[in-house]
Amino acid sequence: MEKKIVIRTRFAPSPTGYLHLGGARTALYSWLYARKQHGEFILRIEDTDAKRSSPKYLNSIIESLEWLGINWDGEVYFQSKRIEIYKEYAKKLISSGRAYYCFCPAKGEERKEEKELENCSCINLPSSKTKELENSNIPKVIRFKVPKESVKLYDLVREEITFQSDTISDFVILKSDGIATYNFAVVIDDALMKITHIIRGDDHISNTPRQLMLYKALDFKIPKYVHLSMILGSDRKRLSKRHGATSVTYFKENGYLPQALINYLSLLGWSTSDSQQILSKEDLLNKFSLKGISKNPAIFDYDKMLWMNGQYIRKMGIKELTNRFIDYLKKEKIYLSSKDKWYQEIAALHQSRIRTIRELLPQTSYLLNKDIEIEEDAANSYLNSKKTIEILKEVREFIALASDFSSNNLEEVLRNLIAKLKIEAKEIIHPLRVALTGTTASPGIFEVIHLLGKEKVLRRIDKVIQRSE
RNA sequence: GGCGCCAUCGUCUAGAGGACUAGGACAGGUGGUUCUCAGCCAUCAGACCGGGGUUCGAAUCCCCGUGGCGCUACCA
Repeated sequence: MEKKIVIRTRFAPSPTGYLHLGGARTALYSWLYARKQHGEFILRIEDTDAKRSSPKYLNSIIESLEWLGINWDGEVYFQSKRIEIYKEYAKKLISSGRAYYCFCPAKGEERKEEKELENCSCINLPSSKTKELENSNIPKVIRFKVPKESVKLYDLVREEITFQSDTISDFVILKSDGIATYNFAVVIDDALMKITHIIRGDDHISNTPRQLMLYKALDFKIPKYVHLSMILGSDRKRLSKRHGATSVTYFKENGYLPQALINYLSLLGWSTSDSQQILSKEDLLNKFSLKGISKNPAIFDYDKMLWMNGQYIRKMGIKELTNRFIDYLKKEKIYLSSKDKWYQEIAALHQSRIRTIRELLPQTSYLLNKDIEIEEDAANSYLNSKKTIEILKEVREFIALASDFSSNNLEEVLRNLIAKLKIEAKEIIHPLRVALTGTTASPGIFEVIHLLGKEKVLRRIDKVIQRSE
């Protein structure tokens, strides 16, 4: 039987910041591609830049991936633990004549010095001289000798891209501190880890010819490539901090659901042929394919993300919604364990009114807080007339007498009052809403009365009556 | 500057030469449901970057422009 090739993809973040949306999408696509084909997905941390890497970011990236449900196979690889491997391969390239030591000083910040490398003649140093310098204290790097031939990249979504090698100069593969550069380490790792498909951002396209040359020089098998276009902010610039929320952590902490983020991200640069919008993880695993990946950069639309999250909140079980609500109450230190049943009723009543869990807090403050502030405009519109106050006095008495405080019974009681007074329902409902919630928008008034409870309701009505006198 | 990628409604996209009167989703408008708001339902408006080819026929293929983005480090 023919040996089946196992698909292996990887996600290779550098721990120099939180997991951002672009990285999360790259990870997601790689993960989907591997999982769909029962392949393997590997996590590799590219932490060769010790100055910028930090454990704080590493932990946060891992936490974010776990939150999203993107799981990886085997151990987590760290490039910082593999520096000897890179060194070994760099030496190999030296001995095969594909690389050479360079003793030139590092290029300065200034663009002007671009010519510098052309003046570098280290490649022509006689071997005796090289030996001598190698053993001296002069800092040295290893440069790859770029072959004079064009390089073709076959990208699975962009097809063939050709690069002329004369636009590429001999680049550093091993820095003077003995650590491999990105372009070198990535090739060694991907080859050694038998990665079959490299799915990454298209900011790496320009790097790819260098990597391809290294594959060839080291006689490694070239993997398949898929370059994903960038995620941009609303100003069409690459998404970054100044566009606001860009880290997965932000979404996690602000009441978004992982499945909603996954769903939204999946659609940012990929689609099904029928443009299906709501896709569960199972749907994605079934339907994901390279064919649906689009080449143009995509602007992250916070509005649509919010809508998507709302969709998932509405589909959520009430128990789960309540638990998440309670988590926020705990965070705000206003949780009362005796009120779980009440919290559940609140959550149920607001389920269709929120787009993030966090929105529950401001939307239910009139229930959670002892007292309320009445908005001036609302009061002016609904609590100003003498008649209204008289009506509220009647309402107060009816409510005070009510023994059954279910919303159904409250509705019956108040509808009776409305009939008795021969007024329109809204003449009671609107002022009552303002008196009880402080605003003109809330869930159904009878549910509000029920959830508030007799004590708070009477107190708030009394306050409004007093206020008018 | 050089090299590269990309180009359909405001946004995400469907579309792989005739099925396009260019479809869906978000956002927006209007109407309905209703005690308000939200939700839900219905409905409207809204795009093929420009110019040349190729072809009987182009959103789709080719070329040139233009625009956006990326890379051009001893960052990744």
